[in-house]
Amino acid sequence: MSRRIRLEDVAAEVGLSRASVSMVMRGAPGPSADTVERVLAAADRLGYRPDRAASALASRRSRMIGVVLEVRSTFHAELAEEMLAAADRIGYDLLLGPRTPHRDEARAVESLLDSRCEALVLIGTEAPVERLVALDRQVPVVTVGRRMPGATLDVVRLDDESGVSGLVRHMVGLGHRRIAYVRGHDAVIAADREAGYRRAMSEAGLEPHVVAGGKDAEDGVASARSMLAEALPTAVLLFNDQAAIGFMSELARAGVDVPAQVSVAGFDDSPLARLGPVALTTVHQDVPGLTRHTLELIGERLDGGRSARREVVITPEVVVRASTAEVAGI
Amino acid sequence: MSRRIRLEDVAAEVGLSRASVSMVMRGAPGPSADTVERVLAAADRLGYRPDRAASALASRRSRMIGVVLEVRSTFHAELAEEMLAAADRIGYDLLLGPRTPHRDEARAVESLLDSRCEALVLIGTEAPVERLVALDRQVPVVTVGRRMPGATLDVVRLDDESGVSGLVRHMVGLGHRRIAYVRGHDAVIAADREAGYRRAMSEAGLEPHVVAGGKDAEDGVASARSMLAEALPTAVLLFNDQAAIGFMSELARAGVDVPAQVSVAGFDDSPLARLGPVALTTVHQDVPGLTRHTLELIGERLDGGRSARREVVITPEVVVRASTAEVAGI
DNA sequence: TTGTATGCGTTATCAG
DNA sequence: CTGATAACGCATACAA
Repeated sequence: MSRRIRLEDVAAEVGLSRASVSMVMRGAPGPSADTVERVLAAADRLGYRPDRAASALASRRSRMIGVVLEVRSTFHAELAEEMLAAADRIGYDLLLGPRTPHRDEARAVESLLDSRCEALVLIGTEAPVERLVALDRQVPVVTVGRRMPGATLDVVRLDDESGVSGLVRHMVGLGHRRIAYVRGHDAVIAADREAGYRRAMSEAGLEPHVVAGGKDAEDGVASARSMLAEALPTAVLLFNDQAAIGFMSELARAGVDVPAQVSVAGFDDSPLARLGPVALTTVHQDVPGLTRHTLELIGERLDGGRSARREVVITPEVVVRASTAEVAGI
Repeated sequence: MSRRIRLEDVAAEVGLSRASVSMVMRGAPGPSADTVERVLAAADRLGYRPDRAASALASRRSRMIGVVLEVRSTFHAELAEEMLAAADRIGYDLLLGPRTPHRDEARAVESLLDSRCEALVLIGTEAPVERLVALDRQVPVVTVGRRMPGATLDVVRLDDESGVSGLVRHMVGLGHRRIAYVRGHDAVIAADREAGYRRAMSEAGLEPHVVAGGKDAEDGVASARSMLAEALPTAVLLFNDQAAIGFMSELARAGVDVPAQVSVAGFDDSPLARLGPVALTTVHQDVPGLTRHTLELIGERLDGGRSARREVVITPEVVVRASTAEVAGI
């Protein structure tokens, strides 16, 4: 384990002071073109890489943005990937703060803060709003994917309500009248999506039928079982794609054909939606759009001097695939 | 944005020196029980959190382990989650270094090193062996999931070859004789799995039939298309679950029944395998086992003074599910 | 058991 | 345009 190359080593190599080399390394104005070239060459030759800890300490800036996510979620992962590139473009680095069943959101946030992140992106946060507002006083916070009722926070999200409404209208357009909704348990998102369902059903003059569910494939399986035990509607909307996939697989096992007998739709347009034997009709999450707006908000707060909070709402699109069809026997 | 609480603030609060507070904070022996209590109370009251950058700089230790992974992969994500907990137990923190199509492995490694990671875990690395050996001279490296032919490196992996052999034997036991293998394009893993296939086929006195494929669902779809255009074997093994899922979904679209007409198997036992309408027979990746061994190796290198390199090979188990059945019409 | 002094690798201010 | 030099927040050997 050889010692790390320091600024001083590079300075010695080119016969300059550490200060000059430092300026060159971070592209500060000052050094002559000739100096820049020599320093860069020497740094490259020696394999010098600036020490982030030292740099952060001295500059009081880490140039890092913390992202709290659920690594398990492919949707979160997609967002993180996209944000990685976007952050790079505005000269920041991303620090991932994974949230798991054994490591709650608060812990992830603490860890990110310990690492001196200058701003925080919370994907699909489940923390109470007051806590987030408090956090936002320490460091700029942007929440992604969830409405923040009555809070002054930066938010980037899909219009969940209109997404599900669109799904209902799609079903109605196919002639369905018995359309059920299997809700998630999340406080806000689930409520919004359910509201979209209820609104669209009422607009179509139909009776809503909401049942409890969840966000995982297993939840979808369970929902299917209980629905099979009772009467099956002609169309079922589920909280998200995961649940919808589980739901469909259980129907398949029971010999119920999708979409011939039952039309099914999810939400998220996760990679899973395209994958199965029956491609899922769903609501598209605009990952590049969410990402772009998120990093714009952060850029404005960090480098643009904005202080007022903003909310960006993206109107989502329904993606029609093979899991929905005209209602049978009408 | 209020100023951060420093060690000094806590020291002032309790009327002690920074040194004493520092000892208390990191649980160093020395301070009296009474002092510890007072300091901890004050730190808590003020909301003090040690600054990692400063701490790393001063102690020349970051207590961080870098993990290079593909965030998109649910298997990698599962490993990362598990490692997070395991690292915590031995007093380390994990730093995730995502590898994406726009951010190659070398870049992820550099970033992790810039953050002073003391050891690196490379999940499913695709880097050339020589590069890894060179890297291992800078910092302890453990590669997960891939054999490192002829290299002195710490490796934790499944016995891919025997995994696929087991799958073949399972198929043979079900009466299959025309068993095809759709390989991946990875240099080492794909070769190992293919070797396992060839060995088991030869042991069963069967003629091997290997076709090109890939690791994504789309690759599986493509494989299915080309196989449907030609003659379909009675059993098909695919490089991994993703490919197998894509393969099965394309078969379903073409009206081919799995497992009645064709038996299909994957590799990885990813969450996907259990999900679809037809649960996939596959080879189980022992995530807790891989994790435990990985962190053991790291602990030994970092705190145990081990210098010789070790390889840990886990014998994987075949998980039989619904996608394989006795060969039809025999 | 507690305090003092020094250093960690950078950045940034201010002379030259 | 370049070079000293003082922070940055904390850890640690050593002294008290």
